[in-house]
Amino acid sequence: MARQRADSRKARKEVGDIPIPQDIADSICSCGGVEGLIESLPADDSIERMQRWYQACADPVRLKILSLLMVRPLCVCVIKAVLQMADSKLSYHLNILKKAGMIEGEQQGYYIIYNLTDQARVFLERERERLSSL
Amino acid sequence: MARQRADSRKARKEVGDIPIPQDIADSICSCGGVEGLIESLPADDSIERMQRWYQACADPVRLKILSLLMVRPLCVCVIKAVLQMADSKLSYHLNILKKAGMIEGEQQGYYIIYNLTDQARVFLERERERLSSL
DNA sequence: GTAATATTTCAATAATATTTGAAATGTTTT
DNA sequence: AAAACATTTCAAATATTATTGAAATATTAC
Repeated sequence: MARQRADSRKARKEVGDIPIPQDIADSICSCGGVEGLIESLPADDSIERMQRWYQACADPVRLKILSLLMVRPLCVCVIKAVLQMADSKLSYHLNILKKAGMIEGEQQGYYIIYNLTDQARVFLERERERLSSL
Repeated sequence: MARQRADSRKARKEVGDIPIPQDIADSICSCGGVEGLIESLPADDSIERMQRWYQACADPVRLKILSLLMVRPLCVCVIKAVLQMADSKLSYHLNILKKAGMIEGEQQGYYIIYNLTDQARVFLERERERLSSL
């Protein structure tokens, strides 16, 4: 059986190469075929950053923290009083949001006041808008 | 030591109630205090939907699938050829995106052609715009 | 109907993420 | 410097999610 995809542009190793039917190959011709699609993928570091960002949003506790910080900057003790959870648990989630670049904490006397980063605020405002228009 | 938060508005059970310092209580007075913040939280079902949505985005394989479908609708076999992975793995991830409401599949002859939902397309276009302006 | 193709489902395993409670850190007050 | 308070870190236990390969389903071609 003949290979279905054109090998014209550059040599690729055949091992692990997954063949696709001719009619399907034709249909994706205008976007550069499989090769073109591969090239259109975001770079790995970009994918990683997106993954960390969305992962940070993918938890009820963290969504609630973000929602609270949309109202105003808050110290850990208030977030804890609102969400009613153990210190260490809250701290764990704050740290994930911090690592994702969504929040920053500033020590003020006894307390650490957390606030959204500019990036996160933009994102959350856009999302609020988008979700309200569904 | 006296309780720090006003109990004026409604009776709440004291058990599990986390006290906050007076100065902090004062500082969040303008947003309704702890009670006000609790009321400002999104409803549970809303939180759940958001969680499922962002969770769907929080994986490299799925981000790549979404990126590919931004180019054009594609059948499973092309996605497989681009991402070079086992059928069952790909199917697993497609299913998660489908459950989150981000993609839909339509059987066409042999193939199932997957496409982004309108919601997902709006989201991804906005995100692309936002991320490019960083 | 049988064979061929495309995709999904299933069950077991592996990998990650979350929760928990105790101990540690860092700040302020005395 | 000791006590009090706010928050974080750590290690163990639990829960969730992802991967794998085999078997099942569904569609089309013969």
